[in-house]
Amino acid sequence: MTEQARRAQIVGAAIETVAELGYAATSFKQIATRAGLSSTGLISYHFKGKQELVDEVYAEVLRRYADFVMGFLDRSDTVAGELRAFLVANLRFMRAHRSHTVALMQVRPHVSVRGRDEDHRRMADLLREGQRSGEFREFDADTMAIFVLALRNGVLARAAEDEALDLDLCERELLTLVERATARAHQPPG
Amino acid sequence: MTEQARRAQIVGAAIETVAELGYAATSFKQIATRAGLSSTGLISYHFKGKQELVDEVYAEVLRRYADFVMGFLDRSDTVAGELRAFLVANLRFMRAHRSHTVALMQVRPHVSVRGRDEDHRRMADLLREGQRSGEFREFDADTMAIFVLALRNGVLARAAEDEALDLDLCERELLTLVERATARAHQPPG
Amino acid sequence: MTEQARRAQIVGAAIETVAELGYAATSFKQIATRAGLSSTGLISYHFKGKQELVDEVYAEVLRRYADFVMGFLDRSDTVAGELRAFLVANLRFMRAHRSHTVALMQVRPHVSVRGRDEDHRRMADLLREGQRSGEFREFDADTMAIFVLALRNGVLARAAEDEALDLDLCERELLTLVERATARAHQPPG
Amino acid sequence: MTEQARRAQIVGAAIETVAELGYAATSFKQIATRAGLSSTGLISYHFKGKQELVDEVYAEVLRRYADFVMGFLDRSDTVAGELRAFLVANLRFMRAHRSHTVALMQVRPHVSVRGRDEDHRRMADLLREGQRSGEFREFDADTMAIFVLALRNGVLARAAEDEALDLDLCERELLTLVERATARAHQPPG
DNA sequence: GATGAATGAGGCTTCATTCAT
DNA sequence: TATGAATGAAGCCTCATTCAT
Repeated sequence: MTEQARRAQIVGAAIETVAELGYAATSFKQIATRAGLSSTGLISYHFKGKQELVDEVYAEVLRRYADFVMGFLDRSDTVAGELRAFLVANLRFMRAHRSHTVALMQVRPHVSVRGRDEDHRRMADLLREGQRSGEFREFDADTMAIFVLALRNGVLARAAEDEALDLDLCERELLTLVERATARAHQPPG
Repeated sequence: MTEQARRAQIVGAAIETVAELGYAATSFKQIATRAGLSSTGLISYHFKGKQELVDEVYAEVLRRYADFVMGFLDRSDTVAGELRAFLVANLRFMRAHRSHTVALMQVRPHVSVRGRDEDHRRMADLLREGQRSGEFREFDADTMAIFVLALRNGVLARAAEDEALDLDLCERELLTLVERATARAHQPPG
Repeated sequence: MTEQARRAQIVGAAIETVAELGYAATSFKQIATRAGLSSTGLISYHFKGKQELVDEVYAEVLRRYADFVMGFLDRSDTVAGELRAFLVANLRFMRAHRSHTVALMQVRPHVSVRGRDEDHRRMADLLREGQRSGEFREFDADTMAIFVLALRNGVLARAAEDEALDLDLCERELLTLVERATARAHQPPG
Repeated sequence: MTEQARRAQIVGAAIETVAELGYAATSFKQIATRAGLSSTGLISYHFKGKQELVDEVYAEVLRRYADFVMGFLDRSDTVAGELRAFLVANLRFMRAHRSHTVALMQVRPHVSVRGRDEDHRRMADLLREGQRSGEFREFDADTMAIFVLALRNGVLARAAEDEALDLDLCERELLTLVERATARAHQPPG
């Protein structure tokens, strides 16, 4: 088995484990079991330490997430449309890759990698672009980025806890909210 | 030293420790050291187990938080005002009791006590009241409650990570956002 | 409260505790609770150490046991009769003072006091007396003493485990057995 | 070193330790020291918990015991002969495997495995068979089984305490006693 | 004498990591 | 590479005992 394949397999098992048991209960033994490995030693062999594995898990989930979201963004030509697409994509990702999403939320606080702020920077840039284009009203883009991501995170966290949450409803309400929050003038429906 | 005082001291040390090192790195030994205790046995003597201490930490922070927020809510007579006061109070609490807030966010996922959803229920009720009174537009109150609390949590989380965050700016922007999100008709400024 | 009364109270609580929870689960805290004491310190104050308490428990149960058995022995004028009375007394003691008996069996292995062999010596002496008087056949009295006490202990142990054991049946069968084991010639019934 | 070998080694060390120090003083540290292990963690590595080790110790001793006793039972064709063989085997086992016997008596009260009563059931069955075959007199077989096993246990316990006990003498006397206790009619010697 | 908090040793267990094979 | 036993640190918890009040 190739090095890369092994790492991927281990990372995959780690994601499953974290999603299922939560970060605290995720030990090398659990991961090894789920990966069908006969020894935790193999994990240490392929990863310098637990931290590297955790970071890799985070990166892998983020990669999948980015791929998924990307597919939604391409189709819109306005900034507001892109923002809507981003939000929709996030909620759809939750449905399509529940365990990845759950793992993401569990693992995030334990990630060492700097670059967690990249999300924020990109969002702030997008918002600024919308302001330049005249679609968005005046607001502090960095602050609004915090808000938008907070909404995303909060909904995902809630969905992670409550499997019965109506994500369609959430999506509609969220789009309405964000539009009201950002639009230059409020558009009365119809 | 009286039992109650000791418990309070230990809870205090635990809060400090969690705020400083994060939940994962918070061991009885760390807490004992910070509290000036001679052994971890003393913690077990005063608390039935780690879970009881964790729950107590959560309860204590929540108590302080509730007291603090209460002081802000009394003065408003409209529901919208109460909602604003709630948000303001939360951000001010972060400033006044930073370590408590950080500890709260760290500890929340590990609390056993049921009643974590109470926050959500109360917020949803408040929002419904605003709808009945005509102050708020039509929206799904439960979903909007998720949004409002997500915003609150997201801002606090951000503030916990980034000590330099401008909370005044956040406050202003947040109030604006929430008003736009909930108001029956958008009020153009001025 | 007088010193002696306190000690007696603690010993009594210890007996209850051991009978109820078994030796391994008997801690000072359990004993203190059962005695209505508010501190385990009081136990350490009245007893030099756990060993002294254990020994005292053993001695106390033995004292009661001896008193009880004594009442049965007086009435017989033959050695065989005394032996029978001893056995009957033991089984009756089990019924009358179940928890004391159970405590006795639990505590015996942990007693430091030498004098556990006294039982054996007395039994051997009794048996020798029966041999001298011509009631008993020839056998090694020390070995037979082991047997008789083993039978006694085994029945008590069984009764301790199985509350439904028919002690009347046991008594009849035991007397028959011991008579056959010791009698000079087997007496056909009737 | 193979898993099975390590487990066997640990069980062996545990048997030694229990035989030497008694159950109460048998800690993982003691066992590890005696087994030449570098840490108690290794014991937990090979056994799920203390209970599993205790049960394994019990099972191992019982296995050896059963093997040993088996060799004695085959040769007899009468039930009385089988009963005698059983008793002889038990006493010989004590001599041949002293520490195992002592460990057995120490560990028995702490074993979780159900099947401790199997001994009793088998003995009662054997006795009933002897009654059906006409070798044994009328008695309650369950009660007599208690007696026979009590005698066995009592002698072993005594032998465990007193290394100087004359087991040959015990054997002869025990056989005589049991024969008198069970035989249809007392056979006068010679 | 009595209280109850404090002590500190010791117990079992989990875990990431190392290492010989 | 892979295995899986071994390591050793660290964690939580229990307990008898001590001590100031």
